[in-house]
Amino acid sequence: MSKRSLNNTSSNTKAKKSKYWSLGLVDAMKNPDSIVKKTEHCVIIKDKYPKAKIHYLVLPQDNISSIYMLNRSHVKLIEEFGKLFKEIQDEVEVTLRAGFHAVPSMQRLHMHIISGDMVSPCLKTKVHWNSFTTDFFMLFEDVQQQLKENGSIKKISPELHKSLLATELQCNQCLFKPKNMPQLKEHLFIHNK
DNA sequence: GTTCTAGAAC
DNA sequence: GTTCTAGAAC
Repeated sequence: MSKRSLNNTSSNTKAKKSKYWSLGLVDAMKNPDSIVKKTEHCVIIKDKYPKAKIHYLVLPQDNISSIYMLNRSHVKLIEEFGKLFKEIQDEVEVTLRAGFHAVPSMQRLHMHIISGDMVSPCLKTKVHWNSFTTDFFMLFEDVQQQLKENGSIKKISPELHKSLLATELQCNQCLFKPKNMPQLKEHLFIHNK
């Protein structure tokens, strides 16, 4: 092997390693410690960095990268997502929400199931907050309806993506508008005690 | 997705 | 001087 190809191999390996984070969910799906429930077509895992007291992910066993790969053949799969959401909801006292990020960071389709408290040490940034409290969080019911009616999920524009994540901070339980994240987190903590 | 950290904001 | 945010990561 030439010196050049050796160098290429080395840099490719580094590049792969540094970009493999986006496939982290595929590993988590195989990890018994993170698995909550498993069915023929789906797996439910605990989110590794939960943004609320309850935060799970529902994923398909099949290699589907995102909601934008869904078509009419996946209506049954999404119905199972809804069924699993109901099952999790019935196991807890608080109201949960289920939905998808409009622009997901991680490959492999995943539906968030999350409680409304938003109390968690892993909730740190404005992007974290806005990705669960603005329209960036596409509710399961709306995604399911869109898939049934249109046979696909429409992507949001880069402009809308940017503006949703830049939305000014606003409590999800009252009208309070915190100045920064530490203030929001303290406020959420008080809501919960 | 997170981590790290420069420099903005206070 | 300290807190906080936002962008790079080869």
